Amino acid sequence: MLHAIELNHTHDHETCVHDALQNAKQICHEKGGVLTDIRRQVLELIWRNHHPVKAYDIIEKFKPSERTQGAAKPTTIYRALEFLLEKGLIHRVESLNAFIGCSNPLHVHELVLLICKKCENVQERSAAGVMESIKTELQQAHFIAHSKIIEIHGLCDRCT
Amino acid sequence: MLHAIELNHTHDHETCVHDALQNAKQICHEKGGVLTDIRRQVLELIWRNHHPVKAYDIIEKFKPSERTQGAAKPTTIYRALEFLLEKGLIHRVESLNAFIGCSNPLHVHELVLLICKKCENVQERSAAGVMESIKTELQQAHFIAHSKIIEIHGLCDRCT
DNA sequence: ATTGATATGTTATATTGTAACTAATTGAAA
DNA sequence: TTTCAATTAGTTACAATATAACATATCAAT
Repeated sequence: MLHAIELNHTHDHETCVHDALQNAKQICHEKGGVLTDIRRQVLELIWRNHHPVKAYDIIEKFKPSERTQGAAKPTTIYRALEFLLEKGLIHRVESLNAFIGCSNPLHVHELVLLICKKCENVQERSAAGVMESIKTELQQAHFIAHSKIIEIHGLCDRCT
Repeated sequence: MLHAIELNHTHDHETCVHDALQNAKQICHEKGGVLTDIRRQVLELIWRNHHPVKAYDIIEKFKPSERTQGAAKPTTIYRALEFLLEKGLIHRVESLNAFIGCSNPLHVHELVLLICKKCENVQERSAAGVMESIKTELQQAHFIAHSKIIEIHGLCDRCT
């Protein structure tokens, strides 16, 4: 199984994918969107592993329907990505121009991304303590935050 | 004075620019680089204000020498940016694909960027408390950090 | 003068992302 | 059940960001 090799057998990734799809369905039901074939396929491609996935990688791997000739167009994929971002089903990794699946989309949360340079896995952490100290810092600066981007590059547990 | 208008008269920006150039000279002297005309001009363009500056804005505004015909090429500017980044004279704003001058290049430091959506000014903060809590979080995760990206988007003191 | 290191020039292209307009689909109101 | 409005998707074109590869120049130390 390719995904298991890529992930170094750290977990049962089928469960991740399954949960991601279940969560997607539930969220679309709750929030009123439609998980179309395109959107589902993009989500599945992102969830192949825990690596950041680039938009143009998705475009290449995307399997067009009978109707659609040839490869997917950028617009198609970016629109699906926009939808998934809005619903909180994926995150954008700003420092890599890439995307990862959200591990806990049912719970709105701020997060810290731990990005391993070696195995490329990205781990999502809530990091309440970090968020609390940022809150304090922002109060000192009299700054009203709308969004927080926290991305740490380095070596993960297994790769050190 | 255009820069004063842009900055809403919050400070004497001439001092910022002057200090930036002085720091650049000192750092090049200490670390062994050369602050060439190109590099100095790119640094000055970035220091026109406290807004993030995009590479292609620099390319457009760059004033070529007599030898060089027409506008600067991307390669020229990206190479200068790379140099300035290496020397710690500028920072890259990952979430904007842009660059800002470093306020304190003489002192190696991790930083939080506060990016105002309204006035576009970017404020750099050392945020020792934040860094400390991130350290704790990373220890818990057994993650070895090589670099930290912390970018907060919102409204600054003056714009709230 | 020659060499080696650094910096720049030049051309071409790769990568990432949007705009603008058209067509299809679908689900609910008339 | 038609038709209307909203949403989704298709299509074309292009804008914006970034790098590769190779040639040339500059300059200080030998």
